Amino acid sequence: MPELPEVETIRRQLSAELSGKTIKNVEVRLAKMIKGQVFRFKKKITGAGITSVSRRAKILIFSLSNGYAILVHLKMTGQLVYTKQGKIKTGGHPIKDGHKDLPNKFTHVIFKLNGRATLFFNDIRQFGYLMLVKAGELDGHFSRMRIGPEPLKSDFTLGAFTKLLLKKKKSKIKPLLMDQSFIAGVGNIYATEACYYSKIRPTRRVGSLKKDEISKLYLHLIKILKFAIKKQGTSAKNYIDAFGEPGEYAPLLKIYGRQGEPCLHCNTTVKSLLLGGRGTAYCPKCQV
DNA sequence: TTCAATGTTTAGAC
DNA sequence: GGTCTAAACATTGA
Repeated sequence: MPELPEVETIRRQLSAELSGKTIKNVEVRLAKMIKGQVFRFKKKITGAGITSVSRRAKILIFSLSNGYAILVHLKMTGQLVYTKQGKIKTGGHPIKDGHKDLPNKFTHVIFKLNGRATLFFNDIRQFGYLMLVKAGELDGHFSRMRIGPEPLKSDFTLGAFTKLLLKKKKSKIKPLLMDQSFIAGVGNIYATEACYYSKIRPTRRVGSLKKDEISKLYLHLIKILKFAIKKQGTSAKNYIDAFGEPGEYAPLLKIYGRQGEPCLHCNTTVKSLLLGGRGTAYCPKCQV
């Protein structure tokens, strides 16, 4: 479900709660959600402390005190729910009433932590996974996965972006933005939005992009990602005990999911097409 | 009933 | 090797 801004939002919220906690017990209710052997997964993390929560692309990394790390990928419909004596924090796919009566039928893994805290890993479509990796092997793991650069790191400059694009001249720009080996963390929502802001037709070949179009794309992509994090993502935020609010970026989407509605800039009816199997909304007049 | 859904991987075609 | 498409994973909700 979540893209970079949503995963980053979850990371920030969970980091404050999980850092310093000890994993007392792990219950795996659906073995296929664990990549690798379940007994090893349970054995290695039971009793370990969580030292920090970080992120690479759309993957969360729980670093443990014993030299291991747990990778968490929520894919389309994964959800993490943290509870501690009535206090609830959820992050991930919004599931109707999914936070009530936990564990529920979508709860696949349960971490019991000290201080009467619990972390639930829920996933409707069961696409997500948890995986145990040695801390020292994280870099190797990510490079084997061929994950591209982090768009919000300072070394991801316009020059670096341009250089990467030059290697992919024949690709269509929007599917390329979503290609995790090209840039890490950008999914369908923000790739669609970035093309709209940059006035670029999602089907454009990279080789046809002019210099100023590339810099527009670069600037808008980064701006959108940062702003979405500030707004706690499109759906990640969910303090259901307090307010029950969704992510605050959802109402700010300019083009994603608006097919059939008027373009906010020129009133032309927003169209959509299928690119790489994903629905892609665009304005036929604004996006050339 | 049919379709699409915030993700990724794989197989096959050109 | 590059690039594209469809299909697969499983479930919900419009």
